Amino acid sequence: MTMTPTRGSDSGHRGGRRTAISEATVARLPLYLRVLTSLAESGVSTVSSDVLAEAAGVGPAKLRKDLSHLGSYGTRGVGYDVDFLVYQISRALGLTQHYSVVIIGVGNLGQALAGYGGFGTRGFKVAGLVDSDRSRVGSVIAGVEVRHVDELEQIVAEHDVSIGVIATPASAAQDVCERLVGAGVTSVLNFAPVVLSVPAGVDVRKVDLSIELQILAFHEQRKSLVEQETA
Amino acid sequence: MTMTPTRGSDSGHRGGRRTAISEATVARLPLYLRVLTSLAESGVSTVSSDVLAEAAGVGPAKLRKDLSHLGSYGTRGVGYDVDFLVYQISRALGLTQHYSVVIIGVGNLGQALAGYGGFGTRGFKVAGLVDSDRSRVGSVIAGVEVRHVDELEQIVAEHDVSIGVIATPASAAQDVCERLVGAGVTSVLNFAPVVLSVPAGVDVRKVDLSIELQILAFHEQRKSLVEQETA
DNA sequence: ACCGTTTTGTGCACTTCTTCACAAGCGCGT
DNA sequence: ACGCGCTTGTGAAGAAGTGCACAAAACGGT
Repeated sequence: MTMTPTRGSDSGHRGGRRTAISEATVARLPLYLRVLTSLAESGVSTVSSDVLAEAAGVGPAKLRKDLSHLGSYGTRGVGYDVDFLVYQISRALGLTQHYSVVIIGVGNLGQALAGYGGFGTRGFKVAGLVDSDRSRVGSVIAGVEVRHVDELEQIVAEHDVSIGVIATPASAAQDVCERLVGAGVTSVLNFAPVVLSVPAGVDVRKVDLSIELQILAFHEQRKSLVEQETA
Repeated sequence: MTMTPTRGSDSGHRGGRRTAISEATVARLPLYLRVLTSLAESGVSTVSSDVLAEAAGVGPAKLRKDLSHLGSYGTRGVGYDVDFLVYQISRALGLTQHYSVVIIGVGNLGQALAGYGGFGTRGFKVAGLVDSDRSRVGSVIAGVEVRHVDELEQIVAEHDVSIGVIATPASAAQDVCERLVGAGVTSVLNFAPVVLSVPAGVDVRKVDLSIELQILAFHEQRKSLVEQETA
């Protein structure tokens, strides 16, 4: 991580990114984006950090600092222009370009994902839907035909897929992942409950129901313990 | 957030929790748990922090520190006893007691969740499955009969449900959440793409496909920018 | 009984993230 | 033109999390 911290430097790019955007901030930007689009649809054209923070469920200071990392896009005494901010966040996240996604595994989860509205609206396109079960091949889900997993590499190449979504059983996940990486995919979203190992340079994010439940269980337990001690 | 941080206090409970377990650690414990059970099934009875860390995709120091928060359950020069560690983590997470879960919304996602194996194996029981669509009421999914959402409060009371899983469209999520909270549920896992507002004392965790995709998009963009600059 | 090897548990330094608090900036009313 | 009220942007302090490096402990072989 040899990283020169772009101090000051505003060179050229007026209004461009000022500091490297931190990981924690990146994780929150999509949230702001959603709240903002929702506000825009409600006809709101300007919003203050207090209101936006409240709506996003974060502190106002944090929100302002997050936004400040992408530039000075607010007006003091007024707030932020909603549309403009939507655009800026979209740009920062890379949503102004389009990404093709392939979903592997067309079980309940895969179907839920394919049908999820959030894809189209934000620069993502379901370019492929594959499954290893030939009985499912050929059916059409959310307007996309299911193809056999053997054609995975071909689909990736055809549509220049950059993100693979793994919705297979755990046992198949690592294999599928390797095939994705082999085909040139560098970002993977994994719903299977396994730890994927990937070469450096490939990003993996995992979404795991059982982990989330267990975290909730921990807090539930803590609540009942505290309750007990207080009593 | 007035929270007295249980300083020291090791009183009594030998081998019990030593320090308050940090949030970051709690988030990783389920992961270790999974890797450990998988190892146990493979017949491994002892594991070192290096091996376990590798399998879980974290650094060995971090792993040891995480585990040290729940007590000194390793043997120097040897490693950790897999079964024992499974038990200790389970206990720390509160998985030794059983939690009833109700899933609201039986669309593709709700069905996927209901069918997810991870429930039964880890102290969670799907006590109820509800939907607002009467045409779905009465059908049986994963061995549980779908009931109408009007019966939500009754189901929560009957089965002493402590965790609610929201798998409804975004528009219904806040309403459903309020009803859950009203019925006494204090932990919510939200799959709908909205920010839920809940009273203090209620935990909400959200799982959001579109946010994860956008984070991946950001990194994809960064990769191609770096590539471009390097060239 | 002792020594060498192995691996844990943890103090310490370091990085990252969050929160506070306030100066700088903007617009509006007078 | 000027001051007042509001809101941003940010330095600095604090909190939380991470990684290093090593002493303390356990085992096995001799």
